[in-house]
Amino acid sequence: MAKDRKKSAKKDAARAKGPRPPKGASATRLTAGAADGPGGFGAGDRPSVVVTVDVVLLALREGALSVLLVQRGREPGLGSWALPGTVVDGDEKLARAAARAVAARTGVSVGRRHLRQLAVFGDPGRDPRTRVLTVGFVAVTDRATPPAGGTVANGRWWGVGEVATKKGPGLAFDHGDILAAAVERVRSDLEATDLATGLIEEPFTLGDLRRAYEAVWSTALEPANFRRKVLATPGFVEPTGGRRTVTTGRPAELYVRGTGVPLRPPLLRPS
Amino acid sequence: MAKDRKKSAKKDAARAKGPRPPKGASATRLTAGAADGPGGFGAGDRPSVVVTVDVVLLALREGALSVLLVQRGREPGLGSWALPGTVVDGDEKLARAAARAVAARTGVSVGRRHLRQLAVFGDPGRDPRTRVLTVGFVAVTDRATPPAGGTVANGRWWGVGEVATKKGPGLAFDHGDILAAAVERVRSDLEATDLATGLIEEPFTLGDLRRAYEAVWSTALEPANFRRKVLATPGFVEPTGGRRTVTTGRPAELYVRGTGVPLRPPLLRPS
DNA sequence: AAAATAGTGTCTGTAAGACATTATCTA
DNA sequence: TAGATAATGTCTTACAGACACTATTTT
Repeated sequence: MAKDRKKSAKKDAARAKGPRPPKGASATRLTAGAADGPGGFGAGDRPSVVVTVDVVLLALREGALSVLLVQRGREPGLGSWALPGTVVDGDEKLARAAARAVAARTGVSVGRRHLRQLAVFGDPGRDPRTRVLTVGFVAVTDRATPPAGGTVANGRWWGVGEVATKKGPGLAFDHGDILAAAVERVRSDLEATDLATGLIEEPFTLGDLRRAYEAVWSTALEPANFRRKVLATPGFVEPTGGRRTVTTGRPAELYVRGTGVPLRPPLLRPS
Repeated sequence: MAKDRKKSAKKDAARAKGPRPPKGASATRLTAGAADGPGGFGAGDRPSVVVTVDVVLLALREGALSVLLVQRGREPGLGSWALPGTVVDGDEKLARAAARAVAARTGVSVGRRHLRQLAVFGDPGRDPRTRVLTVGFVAVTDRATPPAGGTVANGRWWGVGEVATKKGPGLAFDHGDILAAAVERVRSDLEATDLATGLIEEPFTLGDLRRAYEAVWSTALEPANFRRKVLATPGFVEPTGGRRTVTTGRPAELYVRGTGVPLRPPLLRPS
């Protein structure tokens, strides 16, 4: 009987997408009855907030987990580095704004597949006139374009490990918090999802996939056990039949991404 | 050699907390240089957004996972039900607004311990003048006040399974989405954290704790194996030495919440 | 005593850690 | 050939599922 609950809840969730009254009205009403202060917000008197998105775009560059940062072109803080972001248009979905912010910097279209909302950042009181909230997103790509270590528009890739060092960029605002949250989220998602396949180009070898895990988790994994686990999970990767020789050694079998599955049981990082 | 990588990455993520310039300036600058449309937002011309919080407060009522809803007192939608929520004050932290919204309805102060940010909900285009975004929170409490099935101010508890049925309330706006996300989040958190202890009153028996898991997951668990797992996780629960007899049967040992730990390895729900 | 609930012990299966062995390439 | 990397096999350990059995209460 408890089983039924889920379904009905789901159904309900699926619902309520159609035409519905403006959201503002909801908030108004909910607020109105209680000790929340003056109820509702009229056309002139409502608290106004600016919403931005900031994207942590992660990729592997020469085996190191790296993040795309853009350099600021104006005062204050000219020359310091920040996450690519943008103000959300009034009629724009958050995820679309995030994709737009990345595309403007990289030309890379970050598919829906690996663009995930992280959290809202930004407590109040910075700007006296207007509050600014940022919705953090995290995305992974298999292409750190341009490949080398180069520049994209006014952006470039930084090793996640470099960012905090003295020679590193020194992030603006609370972007260090957002980056830290993104890295932890990706570390965690690698345990339970096939997210790692989004970090490497197809076709890939199991060694490539293992090195992606090792780069994100900063741990060495046992190749034999890793292989066993990956191949025992249907839908994780699919063999192409091809092989690849890099420099020396036995040629490795090639794989492409599978249909995408939760890893059950999860592939836990070593303790 | 993969070992070496880890150290630098770890160090990095922890940093970047120091004093920082206002957030608003960040968004301005990031937008300015790129093809994001008109750069920056001036005092008069910025896109204005209203931000609300909506809280999914969950508790166990007679063994069933339940959610606190409030009835709307005004048109449009008078008489329909919604999550408790409020407009975020201009100088207020999001979590504080969430706690305030709950307190206004229940008198219960939801501690920081189990109040978690879920996600941002609300795509654009409802209100032609102003966009409204809602930050969803989820919280658990060990007290479904008032206990019976009763009313709190203009709110009451509903079984999560009731909400979607014909006899249920029919949720306003996209609150069904938020509720579904909250339930899934709690289900998942039960696997990896001690969140379930927040759903039951202290002191509790291992049977109480197990029934909390069973209610949230809608599954029966093997009492013996559950006990073994819980007691094998240091910091999950602490014995009081006391015992409790309910009706019949051997008196059960009593426990209180431990110091709070991640469950490693996780306590996975049955497949 | 019977019924009910709590707690213990133990067998089994699954899967991960460790590591030896074999396979196949380049220099 | 040596050296390097990939792939396979196997032993062991950790832990969860299943379930029998014991313990302690109320009726």
